[in-house]
Formats: sequence, C-alpha cells, structure tokens
Amino acid sequence: MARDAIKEMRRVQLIEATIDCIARTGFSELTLAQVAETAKLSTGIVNFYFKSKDALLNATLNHMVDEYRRTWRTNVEQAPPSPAAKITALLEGDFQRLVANRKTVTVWYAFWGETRWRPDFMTVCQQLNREFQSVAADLFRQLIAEDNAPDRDPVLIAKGFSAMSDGLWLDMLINPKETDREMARRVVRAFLNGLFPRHFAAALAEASTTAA
Amino acid sequence: MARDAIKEMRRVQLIEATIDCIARTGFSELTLAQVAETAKLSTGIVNFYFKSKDALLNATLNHMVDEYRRTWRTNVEQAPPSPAAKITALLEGDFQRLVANRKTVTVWYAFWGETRWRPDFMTVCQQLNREFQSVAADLFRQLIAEDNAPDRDPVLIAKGFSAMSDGLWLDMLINPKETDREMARRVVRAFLNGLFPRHFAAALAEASTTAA
Amino acid sequence: MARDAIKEMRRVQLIEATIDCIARTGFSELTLAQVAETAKLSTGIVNFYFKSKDALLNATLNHMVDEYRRTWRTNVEQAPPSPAAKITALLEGDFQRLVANRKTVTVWYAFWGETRWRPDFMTVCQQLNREFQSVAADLFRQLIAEDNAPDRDPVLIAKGFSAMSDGLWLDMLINPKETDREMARRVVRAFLNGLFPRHFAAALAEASTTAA
Amino acid sequence: MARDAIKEMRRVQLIEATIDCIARTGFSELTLAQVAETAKLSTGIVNFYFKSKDALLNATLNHMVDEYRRTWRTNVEQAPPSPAAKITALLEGDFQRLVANRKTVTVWYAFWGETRWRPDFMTVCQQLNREFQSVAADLFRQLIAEDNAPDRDPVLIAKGFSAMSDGLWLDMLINPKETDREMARRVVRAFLNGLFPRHFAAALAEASTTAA
DNA sequence: AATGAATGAGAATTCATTCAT
DNA sequence: AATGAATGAATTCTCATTCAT
Repeated sequence: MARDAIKEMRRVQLIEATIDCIARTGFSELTLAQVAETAKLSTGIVNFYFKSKDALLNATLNHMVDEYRRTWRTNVEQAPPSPAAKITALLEGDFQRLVANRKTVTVWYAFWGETRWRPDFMTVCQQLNREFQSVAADLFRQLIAEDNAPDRDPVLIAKGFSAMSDGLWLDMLINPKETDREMARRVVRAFLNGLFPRHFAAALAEASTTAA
Repeated sequence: MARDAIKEMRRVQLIEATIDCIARTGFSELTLAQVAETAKLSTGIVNFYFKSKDALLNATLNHMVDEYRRTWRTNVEQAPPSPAAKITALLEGDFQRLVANRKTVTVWYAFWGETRWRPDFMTVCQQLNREFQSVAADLFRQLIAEDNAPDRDPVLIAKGFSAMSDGLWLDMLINPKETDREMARRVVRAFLNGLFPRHFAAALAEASTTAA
Repeated sequence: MARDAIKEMRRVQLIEATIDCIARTGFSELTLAQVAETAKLSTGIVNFYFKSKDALLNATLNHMVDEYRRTWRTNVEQAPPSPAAKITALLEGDFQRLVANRKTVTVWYAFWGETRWRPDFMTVCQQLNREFQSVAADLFRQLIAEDNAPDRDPVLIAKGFSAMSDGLWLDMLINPKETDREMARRVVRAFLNGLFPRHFAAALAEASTTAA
Repeated sequence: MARDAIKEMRRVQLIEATIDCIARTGFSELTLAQVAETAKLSTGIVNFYFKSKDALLNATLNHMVDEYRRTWRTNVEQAPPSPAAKITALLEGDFQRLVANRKTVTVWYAFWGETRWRPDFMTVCQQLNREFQSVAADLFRQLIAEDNAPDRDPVLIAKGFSAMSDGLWLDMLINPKETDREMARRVVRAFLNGLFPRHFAAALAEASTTAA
C-alpha cells in the first residue's frame, strides 16, 4: 500500500479512536494514552500523526462536521424535488440512527461545550450552522411562496427548525427515556405541520411509515 | 454572624468564582487554584468547603439550576393568567438579559458537554427539563383546549418549545453576530404565532414593546 | 520561621541540589526528578518554586555568579593596598579550594557549554567578565604607571590574565593529573613575574608560602 | 565508488551535519532527527552509520580534534625554523578565521561542557592538550635557552600560553563585541612580547602585517 | 477558619532506536 | 543502502489534595 494511504488511514484510525474515547469518558478526561490504546497503537503515536492534542481535537471535529454535512446534503439531494420533501429529508436526516445515536450526540455536545474557548471549533461550527440554515431558509422560502403567505419569515423559521434539532438532541442526551429519535421526529413534525399544514400533512404521514 | 451563615456565604462565593472561571477558560481548563484566586482566597480553600472538585462542580450546577428555575417560575407566576401570556413569559424569560447572556449560556453548554459522564449532572438537568416541559405542556394544553383543536399534542409542542430555546442558545454561542437575544425571541414568536395565531398575535405584539 | 525565609531557603536548597546534579551527571542529563530527589523533596517541587526548568537553571547560574563575584571582590578589598598585592589576591582567589575545585569548575564549564543558546546566560556571564576585567585592568594600569612603561596595555593584560584562569580551569578539568590548583597558580605567577618582575617576585614568593 | 568510500563519505556528511546542529541549537537540544534532516537523509540514518547517538558524538569530537591538530601541526611545520616564528605560528593558528570562528568555538565549548561525564571525550581532549603543550613547551625551552634565562620554566609558560587561547575563545563567545580575533591575538602577543621581548618584537610585528 | 507549602500521580510531549520494506 | 513509520521509555509540567501552622 502506498505510504500516503497508510498515513491517511492511521489519521482516520486515530480520529475514530478519539471519538470513541470522548464518547466513553468525556472531553475533560480524554487522554492521548487512552486514544492510542483504543487505536491499538503505541503511546507516542498521536504526537507523531498530529502536532498536538489540540490538533487531534480539531481534526476530530472537522471529521464529524464533514460527515454530518455530507449526510444532510446527500439527503436533500436525493429527496423528491418539492421543498416540503426536502425539508422532511433534513428532519429525518437529523434523527436517523446514523446521526442521532447516543454516541454521536454525546460527542457533539462534548465539542459544543468546549467551542467557546477554541477559535478553530467556533469557525467550523459557525460555518456548518450557516450552511444548514441557509439551505433550510431557501426551502422554507419556496414553501412560503407557494402558500402565498408573505408575512412568514423563512430565515426565522429555518433558525428555529435548526435549533429545535440541536435542542432535541440535548433532550435525547439528558432524558433518553422520554425523548428518543421517534419522539424527536414527532416534535418537529408537529411544528412543521402546524405552520404548513397543506404541505406536511401528506409528506409527514408518508415519511412516518418509512422512517427507520 | 452565625457560623453556618459564614459557611454558606463562602460556598456561594466559591460557586460564583467557579462560574466566572468556567466562563473565562472553560471546563477542561478549570483549576481549583484559579477558582481560589478568583475568590481571593487561598489555594486549599475549595477542598475545605467542598469535599472535592467534583463536589464543587455539582454544587455549581445546582446553583445555576436553582437560579434558572426560580427565574422562570417567578416569571410564570407574575404573568397575567392567560396561558398565552404565561407562555410568552417563559419565552421572554429564556431570552432576558439575565439568563441568555454570553457568560451564562457559555457555562450552561460547558455543563451540558460534561453531563453525559456525570450522573449527578444528569439527574439535576433531567429534573429541570421535566419541570419546565411539564409546566409548558400544561399551558399549551389549555391553549389547545381554548382553540378546540384536539389533534394538537401539547407535550410535543412543549418539548419543541423547550428544545428551541436550548438550540437558540447554541446559535447565540456559535454565531453571536447573526443570533442575538432579540433574533432568538423573534424565532420563537414566529413558531408560536404560526401555531396559535389567535393567541399570540396580540400577546407577542404587546411583549415586543415591553421586552428588555 | 517566617514563610518568606522558608521560601528563600527552599530556593537555595534546590539551587544547590541543581549544582550537585550538574556536577554529578552533566547538563544534558539533568532532570528535575533528580534535582528533587537530591534535595530530598517531592517531584513537583521545582515547578512550584521555579516557573520552569529554564528558570531554575538561570537562578542557578546567577547563584554561582554571585558567589564567585562576592569572593573575588572580597579578596581584592581585603588584600594590602598595593596593586600587585591585589592582583595576587585575584589570582589566588581564582585557584583557592573554594573556587577552583573539581565540582565547581565542572559546573562552570557545563554552563559555558550552554551559554551560546541562552541569552540569559550570555548576559550574566558577559557582565561578570566585564567587571572582573575592568577591575583587573585598573590594577594593571597602576602597576604600569609605577613601572613607567607606557607601551604596556593594561586592558590587553587584564584580558589575558582573566582568560588564563578560565583556560587553566579547563586544563584542571581535562587533565587533572598534570594540572592542579598549585600548578595553575605557578603558571599565572610565571607570566606575572615575567611581565612585572619588580612587583611580583616578592609578592608571589610571599603568597606561595601562605596559599591554601 | 567502493562501498567503504561511500560509507566514509556518509559518516563525514553526518558528522558535519552534527557540528552544524550543535552550533545552531546546542548540545542539550541536539536530536538525531535534526541531524538527519540537516544531512538531507532519513530519520533512521544515524543509527545505521553509527551504533548510537553517543557514538556519533564521539566521532564528531574526534573529527574536530583531528582537524584542529592537523591545522596547528601544519602551521608549525611550515613556519620558519626559529622557535619564535613557530610559536607565533601556533598563536596565529589559534586565531585564524578557520579555527576561531563563532561556530567552531561554540562547538568546542559545547563539547568541553560535556567532557567531564564522557570518558571518551576526556581521553581525546587530554591527548590533544598534551600534544599541544608538549610542542609549545619544546619551543619555549629553545627560546629560554637562547635567552640564557634558566629560571623560566618552559612547561609553565606553555601551559599558560595554551590556556590563554582557550580562555580567549570563551571571551570571544561571551563577549564578541569586545573580543574578536584580532583583539585576542593582541592579548597573546602582549604576553609573549613581555616575556620574550628580544624574540617577539620583530616576529609579531611581521605577523601582524600578514595575518588574516 | 484559613493558609499555602508540599506532595505525587498523571498528563502531553519528545526522541533514540528498531525494523519491515 | 536507505527509508521513515512505529515504539515506548523518559521528561517536564500540572494540579487536586493534604496538612502543619
């Protein structure tokens, strides 16, 4: 195998070990020794592949961001062309098993808890939020145009839609017995359906029969 | 002054120093030396008033939870009797300066980032969320009854309402230029107004003229 | 005992342990653990009393410089008033047991070996050399005036006089069997006597009977 | 090219890289990775051509010693036959640009700083000093014989002559603004001229017009 | 009640050395 | 002959905790 490919493989291996370790013991307890052991490599390995612990954490967050972004972009692209269908795809994507599982949500909140003091985290999270909200706002704008309801502000609705996902993830984290993926989906649907009854009554009914 | 009163005073002094320190440097950088210095006391003081660093953190979270709970309970009690007015009070409370300032939101997210691995954090956050959602659900239930719209689920709406606040706080944290307190309020109002136009059109208009 | 006095005592204790350790194992093998153990204190102690290893090394060099400076200044002051007597005092001082012992000379060369890359070392060594050479040059200037030999340059002679001590210390280090304190003294005397026969024939003869 | 020749070439390449690295960052900061990079070779290369880091350092010191020895021996041989001329050649040699430049002197002091704890360094430095002093003593012995001044001890004078060079190198290192090559030469000349005025007045005048 | 010196376990990081390719 | 990925021991530094005063 090419050396460069090995190097990239090791980096991913270490990043995934880092995610596992954060999920297992949290951000403030994370040690490089633990990461190395999880990756079944030697103590010094992290500082060989990453300049420092901080660099590893940045790489890890970027990895998560890339994965999340890829997921919802793909979901939107593959959804039927109607804005309601695409919004539903965003919603379903945020609560599909691959994204909204206990481990992943745990790690997202661990990163968000640290974001305030890490400019690199800030930048990348900000960028991600903006993209998501921008795409969502475009879709809501189309919806509103179809409804001929110009007093609705698509930007506000996109922000709320996006925030609700993040807040529901926290609920899933803190109160897993009362808030699971399906409950979270139903919450968002309740709001979408309340705001745009013409569009989501059907789309959501349909989704609820096929969702994982 | 009674011994116990002095003791309680010191504890509060240290808890507030802890909050300041978390806000300033974050959870994973927090040291007891820093807390002691911020409180203008000596190195060993924390272990004198609290069994351990963990105990201090638990006490700090409890302090924040108590304060937040007291705030919104008072807000609801003092609001006019109509459910819409009380829901508006909840909303305005979540984004009043005292609650949704940069420092406080920062510290909340720092705690949430650690909650997963600290059973004591879990318990107290869970309890808080349940209370808030329960009160909100009761209010939405009344609203729905007035509207005679039994297909609306007050629990789902309460969960979404609560989650949206938490998510908007994250937005304020990550993207302060695009999301400030007023923007966040407008987002929530957009949803409430969309769902319950009869109730909030007036209440919200009124609120928006008096809000801080 | 006053806290400040204890603190100062500990600092000196650690500095002396550092000197012992450098003498025992050298500069590049020096570890803080070793210093702590030598001082019979715990591992973390050095970083408690000194900001860093570098800070400890700076303090240690300053300690050696202060001690050396104090020694020769005292020697010069207490010597009889004639310049020849005072120069003899400088010479004897540089090779008295307290100064030119194997341990001390070893440590001086260890520091000089590192000086080039440590600006703080540079500054303090430079300052010491200048002072010594300046005092020596003044004395030689008086001697030359007495001899009425204006073609002699006191600055050059002071530089050579000073350099010879340093070089002889190296000889004592590298070739202890052939160059001991007494041999070193005799070398310098040979030069002084050769340059200023009127002054040193007596002074040196006298010194050689009383020297330690 | 023969295998052995390549091998020897690589060894020299690494030794020279080592000298560069010591000059650049010092003994205690020296790493084999740095040496390899400077030599534009791969990480593991040093342990391939030398048994260990220590072996490389020994080889490097030997290299410097050989070069220095070759230089002064050649200088003495090529000087005119008179002892004064040959002593002048030794002196000029010690402060010619090739020998007494900042880089080389730096590295010499780096080695001397470590010599005490490295028996191999000791042996080789001792041997070099003895040779130099022995040759110098022979020359001074001839000079003294010519002067018919049997109270002068050629061994002492040789030791002082040799020591003065080493000490002046230190001065050049620590105080480069006040002590450069020319200043150092003048210092030694002042002593030689003082001790042996008949011999050096002319020789030194001559030298000072031709020296680099 | 409070101090702050001292401890020592544990962390990130460095780097000589090895060895498969 | 040479590479450079990987190792793991060793080092500096941090910091919660203790305890004599």
